This record gives sequence, C-alpha cells and structure tokens, in this order.
Amino acid sequence: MRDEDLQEMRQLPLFDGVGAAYVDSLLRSAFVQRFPAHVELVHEGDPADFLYVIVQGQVEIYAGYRDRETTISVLGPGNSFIIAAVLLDRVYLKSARGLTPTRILMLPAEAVREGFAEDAHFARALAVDMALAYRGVVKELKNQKLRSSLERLANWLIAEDEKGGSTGKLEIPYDKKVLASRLGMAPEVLSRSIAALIPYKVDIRGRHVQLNDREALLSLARPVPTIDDPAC
Amino acid sequence: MRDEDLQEMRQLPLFDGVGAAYVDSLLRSAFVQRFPAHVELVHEGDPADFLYVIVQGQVEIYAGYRDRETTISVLGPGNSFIIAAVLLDRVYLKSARGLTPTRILMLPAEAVREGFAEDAHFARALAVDMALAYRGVVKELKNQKLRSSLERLANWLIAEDEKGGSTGKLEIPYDKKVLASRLGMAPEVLSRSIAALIPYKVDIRGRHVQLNDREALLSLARPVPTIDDPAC
DNA sequence: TCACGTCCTTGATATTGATCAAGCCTGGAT
DNA sequence: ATCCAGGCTTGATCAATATCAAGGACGTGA
Repeated sequence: MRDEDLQEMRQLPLFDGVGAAYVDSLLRSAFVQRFPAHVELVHEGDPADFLYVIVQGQVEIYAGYRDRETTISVLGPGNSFIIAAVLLDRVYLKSARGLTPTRILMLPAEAVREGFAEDAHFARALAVDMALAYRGVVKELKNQKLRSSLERLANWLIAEDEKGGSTGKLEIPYDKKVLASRLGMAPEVLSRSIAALIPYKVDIRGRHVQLNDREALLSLARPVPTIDDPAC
Repeated sequence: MRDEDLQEMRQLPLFDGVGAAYVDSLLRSAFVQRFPAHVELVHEGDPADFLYVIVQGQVEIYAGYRDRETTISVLGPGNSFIIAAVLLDRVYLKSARGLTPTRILMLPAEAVREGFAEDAHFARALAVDMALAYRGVVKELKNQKLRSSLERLANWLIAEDEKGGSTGKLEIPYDKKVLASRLGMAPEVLSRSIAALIPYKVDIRGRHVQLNDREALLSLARPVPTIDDPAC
C-alpha cells in the first residue's frame, strides 16, 4: 500500500479508538483497489474473505430471492461492509456493487479476526460498529413493516434534507430506481408517490428536490426518532 | 441474588467465554425479577437502564408507529434484550412484554458498559452477540421485502419444523395474532394463508400443525440459507 | 353451568402496490 | 448530429393485503 493511501486509511472511522501501531499492522496485509461502476464487489452466499471499506465512491448493498431483488442500503466513503460475516466467519448475506467507480480498502478477513481476538480496542470498535449497524437495520425493518410507501418516501425526504442542514433543497444521490428499491417499492410507485407529494409543496425535477413547505410535509411524514433519527 | 439463582445465571449463553470471577462480579449488581403475563418490560423510546435476560417464559419484542404495531421477534429462555441500546447508551428502539409469566435477569446498563470497557472477553462475547443479532435482523428485513405473506408463512413452518427435528409435527408457540404480526400480516391474512396451504398437505388445527408432505411445502416455500438458516 | 371476553375464521369491500405496456427524455457513444 | 439504451412517467389492469363486519369457538372466572 502506498504511503499516501496508508495515511488516508488511518483516518477511517473503523479505526476510531484503535492504537496507531495496531492499525498499521492491520493495514500491512490490506490493499486498496479501484473498481469501475456496476462491478459486483460481494456476492450473497459467498464466504466472507474480506472486510470492505469504501474510500471513494458509492456502493449499493442489495439482496435477492428467486427472481427478486431489493436494495438494503447505499453506502459512501468511510462506511464498511460486511463486518458481521467476517467476524463470525460466515457467508455474506448481501451482495454489493458500485453505483459509481469506487476505491475500496480490502482487509483480509483472517487479519480482521486476528485483530479482534488480540486487540481489545479493535474488538470494542467492531462491537460498537455492529451495535450501530444493528440499530440501523431495526429502524429500517420498522420503516418497512409499519409504514406505507408514501410515508417512507416523505420521511426519507425529511431525513435527507436534515442531513444537508435543513435547507429545503436536496439532490437524490442516485438513480430513482435505486431509491425506489431502497424504500421497498417499484419504480412506478415511487413516481406516483412523488406526484402525490405535489400538494405538500414538494417539487421534484430529475434528481433536484425542493421542499417548499417543510411543515406540510412533516404533517404527512410524522417522523419519530426511533425510526428516523440516525443519532437516536 | 439467591445462590440457586446465581448458579443458574452463570450458565446463560450471554456469559459464554467470560471468566467466572467476572460473571459473578456482574451478577452481584443484578437481580432476578418475576413478572406476570402481559406486563410491559421495556418501552420504546425509554433510556436503556437495564440489559434483560430471559430466564423463564416468553417475551414479545414489538414496536409501534402512530396507531400501528408490529412484532419484531418472540424470545425465550437464554435470550437477552436489548444489548445495542445498552452498549451505546441510547434509548430502546423496541418495546417488550411477557406473553407468559416470566423470570427476567436484569443487569444494570452501567455495569454492562463497565464490563464492556474493562473485560476483553465480555466485550468479545457482546460483539459476537451483536453480530448474530445483526445477521438475524438482516434476514428478517430480506424476508419482509422479498417475499409474499404466503411465502413467509410457508418458510416459517419449515424452519419451525426443523427446529423440532423435522418430525412433521409442531406447535405454534403463541397466539396466531402474534404469529401474524411477527410475519408482517393481519390476522385475517394469516387465516387465509393457512387455508391456502391445505393443498400442500399442511394440516392446522388450533396451534397443532402437521406437515404431511414436506416436499410439496418446500416447493412452495423455496427456503434459502441466507434468509432461513439460523446457523448461516 | 353460565356469562363474558378474546381469539379466530369467513365474507365483503377498499386500498395499496405490483405488473405490463407504451412512449418520452436524457446521456453517452459514434 | 444521430442513434441507441436505459431511466422515468403515465395509463391500465391485476394481485396482494388491509380493513370492516359478523358470528362461532374456546377458555376463564363466578
């Protein structure tokens, strides 16, 4: 790994609270790889040989069943996948592909497990990551089971706006078909739900979104911290 | 805590791989409580003051949104809830109530976090628990997003039969309305789905279930390890 | 034994979402 | 500039699920 890459990798959130010497030791067996867009990085059902950390680009985590497919999440720089499979030495439950060209840090699973067994700080960092990831999926499961498609879209828009500082303007960060899949609906349903938000002063043109009456949208969306607040 | 309780608590899966001296130290600040059925043990949104471990009885983990409610899981003896909230010192994302009378070990959250910070074995045990819990909820999210109600029921029956040794006979372990909620459907839909399984030689009377043609049901259910196998 | 509450099933209807089809729009390649 | 593939929208139709209603079954308490 090149020195400039090494310096960059040391800053990754995965290594928060972990001793620098130990991080370097882990990184010695790792490498950074570039992938073009659309390439499948991880295949559901495969043994977990690597822990992946996104250095650059956007990765879609998805899963299939028979001829169906759904997007579980879309991850960006600093995010890792899939810690649980690596820790437990089991197969990946999900697949991953780059939505854009990507640079990915690949940590051999063996090295991660050794680190887990030997370095208590690293073990704790992984536990905390696991706990946060778990809570994220619980919130998503609740979102799916408890809300309609329209409610999920409205809440996603509110949350995405808040991420950007509640300016009332946001960009949908990927194709609408990916957003539809991520929110658990067909693309046609997303189109219709977007149209259904027009009375709530939501203006969507292409990927550009403008929320012209935040209170109106909030009265429809009715977010709750235990589903919608990433910091909760 | 009474000595006989103490002995019993030491055997809990949560403490696998953790030194006996440390377990005893943790248990010194804990207590075992009995609750009648239906009592709410944990309320969604409350601060996580305790880690709960079921010693006896059956607990329904559920969540609500506006006037809706869904069952996330039903847990039995040996299972704990809710580790992630305690570890991160955040609110509970879910509620819990006993479906039956219960005996619950209550570990103060503070003590658990201290244990996590001080005892590397305990930290690793919690990390592994977290990884397993994470994978479980990912499978459930996939189950919800990728399958119809009928598919979820068929697969639940197959999995429940396998838990009991694949005898072809099983007992639904709680009220059907809880099973319906757990599988993400209204009770009426569960009734209709049960009736729809009659051509597949599934015989359900009350809580008694008999699978008279496992292959037929499997051809409908089409289980995959990455959703249905708890050991995967 | 009786009364009552809750669970469950069945029927009917409404709503939500999926699927199929068609055509427009847009960005990339030539 | 032109062509083409894929994304997206809209219309139509179908399927799945929710909701409402009613009545029977069953277990519990008196």
